[in-house]
Amino acid sequence: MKRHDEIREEMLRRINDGEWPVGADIPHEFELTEEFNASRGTVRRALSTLVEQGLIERRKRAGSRVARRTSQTSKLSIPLIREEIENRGHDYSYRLLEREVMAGTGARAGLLRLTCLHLADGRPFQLEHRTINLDVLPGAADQPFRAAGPNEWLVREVPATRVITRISAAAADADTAEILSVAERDPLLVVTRDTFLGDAHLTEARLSHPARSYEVTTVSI
Amino acid sequence: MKRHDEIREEMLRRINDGEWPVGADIPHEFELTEEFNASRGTVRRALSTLVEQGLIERRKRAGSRVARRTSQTSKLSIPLIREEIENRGHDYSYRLLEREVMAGTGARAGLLRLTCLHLADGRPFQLEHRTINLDVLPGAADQPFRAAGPNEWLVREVPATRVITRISAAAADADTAEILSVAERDPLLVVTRDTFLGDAHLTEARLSHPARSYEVTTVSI
DNA sequence: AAGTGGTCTAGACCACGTA
DNA sequence: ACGTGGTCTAGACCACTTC
Repeated sequence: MKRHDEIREEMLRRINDGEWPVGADIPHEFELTEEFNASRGTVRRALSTLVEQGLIERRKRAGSRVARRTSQTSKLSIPLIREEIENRGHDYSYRLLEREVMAGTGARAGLLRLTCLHLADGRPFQLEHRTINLDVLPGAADQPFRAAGPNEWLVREVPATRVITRISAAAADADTAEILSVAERDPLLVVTRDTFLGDAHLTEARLSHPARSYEVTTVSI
Repeated sequence: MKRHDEIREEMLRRINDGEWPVGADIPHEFELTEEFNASRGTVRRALSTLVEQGLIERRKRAGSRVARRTSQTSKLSIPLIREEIENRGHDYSYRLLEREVMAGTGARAGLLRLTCLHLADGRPFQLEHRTINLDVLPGAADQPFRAAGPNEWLVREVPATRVITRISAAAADADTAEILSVAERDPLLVVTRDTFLGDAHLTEARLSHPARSYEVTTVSI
C-alpha cells in the first residue's frame, strides 16, 4: 500500500464516519502534511483522487470541503464483443451479413457500410450496423471482415481521441427481430458509438442486443 | 494552457499523425524531459493522462508504447433527474405515488420503499422505485419525500463510496405503461443503481424511462 | 492584501521485470 | 544485473478569490 493510498483511505474513513461531515471544511494542505507526516505532493495526490471521485471540492483561498454531490459519475468500459462473450463462458461466433461501399458524393471518398451478427453459443447476441469513413481509414477497404468483426481491426490498428457512446432502448422492427431471433416489438438495448481521431469522424456503430441477454454495467470511479 | 497540457497535446498529435505508431515504443522519460525541456514530474503528468485514456502503456524496464486498445472506456455522469429535465428546458414536477416502511425481520431495522414519478412539462419522464436502508440511514424515515424525490436528499446529505449502475432495456408491463403513459410492451430504458457506503448498502433505485424520451450519453475520458 | 490551492522543479530512493 | 517507471520529498513561484 502506497503512502498516498493510506492517506486517502484515512480521509475516506473520516468522510464515511462523519468526522468530516458533508459540507464541512477539511484541514488545509499544510496541516495535513504535518498530521500525516508526508510531503505536500503526497497529500495532494491523495486529495486529488477524492476530488476526481467528486467527494471533495477545492477552491483557492476558500479551502477544501466534503462535497455536496449533485450527480453520480461512473466509469463505463465496453469491451470487444468477442471478449465480452468469451468472458461469460460462451462460444463466440461471427457472421458478416452485408458489406457495401457507398459511392462518394463530389470530392468526398465513400463510406464502408457493414452489417454483422455476433453470436454467443450460436444464439444471436448483437447486431452491428457499422459505418467506416474510408476518407480517413482507406485501409478498411482492403479488410474483408469476413472472419472477424470490424471492431477487432479498428481497435487494434487505429487510435482514437474521442468516443461518444449513447445507450438507448428501442423496439425491434420486423427485420431486426428476425435476425436476433426475438419477437417483433421486443425491447432491444442499443449502444451507438461515434469514434473520432482529432476532428475526423472515423466510424459509427449501432449495436443492438436483445434486452433479455444484455445490460451495461458501470462502477464508480 | 499549462505546460503539461502542451506536452500532452504534442504527444497526442504524434500518435494521431502516426509519428508514434500503434504498438511502437516511445522515448524514455529522460529523453522526453530533455526534448520538452520540462521536469520529469511534468512529463509524467502528461503521460499519465494518456495512460488513463488507454492510449499509452507503460512497463518498467520495457519502456512505454502506444497501446493496442482492446476496449473503450468512457465516463458516465447521471445527474439529478430534476437537473436533467431543467437542463433540457422543460418544467420539472414530481409526484410521490407510494411510501411504505417494511417491517424489519428479527433484529434488522426496516427498509423504506418509495415509488415516485418525475415529469417533464407534465408528461411522465421517469418512474422511480427506491429502497432505502433505514439501518444505515435512519434519518430517511423523517423525510416526507412529498415535495422532492429521495435522491435530492440522499445526494446532498449522504456520501457514497461505491456506486454500481446497470443500464438495461425492458418492455413496459401493464402498470408501468399506465403510469408512464406508454403502450404495454413499449420499450423502456431502465437504470438500476446500487449505492454503498463502505460495506453498507445504502439505497437501491430502479429508474424506468420511456425509450422515446431518454438515452444515456457518455464521453471518452 | 493575503492565504489558499495549482503548477513546476530537482533530486533521491525504490521496486519491478526484462534482458 | 540494471535500467525503467513509480513514489516521495522539499522547495519555489504563481494565480485565483475570498476576506
